[in-house]
Amino acid sequence: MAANILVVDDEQSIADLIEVYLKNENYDVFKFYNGRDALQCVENHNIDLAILDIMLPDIDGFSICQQIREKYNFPVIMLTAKEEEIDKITGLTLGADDYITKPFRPLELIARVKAQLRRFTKYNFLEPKQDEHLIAFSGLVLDKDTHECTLNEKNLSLTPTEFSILWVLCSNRGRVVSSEDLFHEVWGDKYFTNNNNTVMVHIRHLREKMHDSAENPKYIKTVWGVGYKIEK
Amino acid sequence: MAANILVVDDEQSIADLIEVYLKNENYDVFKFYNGRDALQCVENHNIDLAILDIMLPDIDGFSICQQIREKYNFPVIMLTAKEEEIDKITGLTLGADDYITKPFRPLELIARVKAQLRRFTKYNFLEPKQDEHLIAFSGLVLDKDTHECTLNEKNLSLTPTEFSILWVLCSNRGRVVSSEDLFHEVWGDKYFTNNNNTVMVHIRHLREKMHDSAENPKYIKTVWGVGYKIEK
DNA sequence: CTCAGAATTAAGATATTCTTAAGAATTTGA
DNA sequence: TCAAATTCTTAAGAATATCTTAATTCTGAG
Repeated sequence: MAANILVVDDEQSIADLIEVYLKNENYDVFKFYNGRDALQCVENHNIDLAILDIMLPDIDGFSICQQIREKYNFPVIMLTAKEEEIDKITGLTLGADDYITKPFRPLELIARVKAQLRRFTKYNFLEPKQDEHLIAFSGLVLDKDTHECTLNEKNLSLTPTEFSILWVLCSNRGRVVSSEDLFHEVWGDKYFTNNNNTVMVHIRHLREKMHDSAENPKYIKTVWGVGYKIEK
Repeated sequence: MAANILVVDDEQSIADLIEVYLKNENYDVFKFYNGRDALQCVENHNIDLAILDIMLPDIDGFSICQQIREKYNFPVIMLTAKEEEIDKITGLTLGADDYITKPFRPLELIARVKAQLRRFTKYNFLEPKQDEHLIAFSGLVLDKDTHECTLNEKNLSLTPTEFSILWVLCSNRGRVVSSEDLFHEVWGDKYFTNNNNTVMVHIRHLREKMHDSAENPKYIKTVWGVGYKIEK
């Protein structure tokens, strides 16, 4: 999943650094050292996410953010120096979706970028419907209240993690969910690691309890190179 | 699900910031820069949740929280500066349902607001009908008037706390109640700590008096990683 | 045929719950 | 009011369920 990311920082070394990290993750990077050029770029390219330093020579990141917000709808992450007054940071990040304090850890930057992109794309993720407590289709019933899952009236006695995974898969029925996305949905965005082997093992357990198999799946289907999916 | 949210912070930029985020999620925001106006607002509007800065020019957030608690029953989230000593924070947020340290991440703020609203509406749901004084099913009878509990005509002579716990479990029969929710239902929202060991020990005593066991429960069933439940 | 992605397996690590008991807090009754 | 009885809370270790890791085998796409 490629994405166009705008990076604006007057400190060239930092902008370059960020560019390296992002390109390493196969993102397309549009890098600028001042606000004016950046704003022009936004006009001419389909930007999916912006990372803005607050301190810039011409227009500050705060203003850029506001101008972006007037016309566009992609997530904005602000870069702030750690020394800044807490209250000042809070004020300056007005309108942004997230902020990162310098110095930042590369993995954290990437994680936050991914989290924001995830938020703005795909899936029903952030809770399908507000008060959806029950998912039921073709013999499978998931009940969030009782935390029970039954298949053809038989209780599968899932563990909490298993239940969560199946819930995400079911609430995105017909759609492929990557193991990475599954991981972040179930474990949260706090982890920078992306251990899809863990997900895999849980999928295995799920299939076992559902008397399902990998080679001839009745429920959880493997989509090679993409993720897992439950048919609609 | 719209909700009326009270926001109080003397720093206008921060209050405005919070307002933006909340309105973006379709909440109705009642914003004030001092405590006096805020308290008056509470009198005149059906507030569903309050976000209070601790430092305020006239009345501090801590006091506002206490005054709210005396007459109303909606969740309160406190805003604190990060530098504050942990112990001080714990003290100052006493009586609040949650707290957020500045600077906060927009997603986190929204997540916490949603969590509290969810929790609260769930509680209202948990609380059965106001004039329900008796619960009786399969040999078990709970009488709120006499505070007596009999199992197959035999009085179990429960302590007040034990009775409360069993009452909550019974009035939510078929649903898993987390130990955290149980704690707040029985002990009230005033405690910040959430010692589920206390709940656990009482559950143990309950099971003992009911001649029930953990490994093969007839009444109170443990749902791993989730909570306790009495079958419907 | 080759190889990266996926599945399987089992054991080691972690987390949650249970049990027990002691001491603190509260209530009761003289 | 004070002492005794009851009830509540805390703590620590044991038992058990769950999760993660790692090593190996298997499979499907090109």
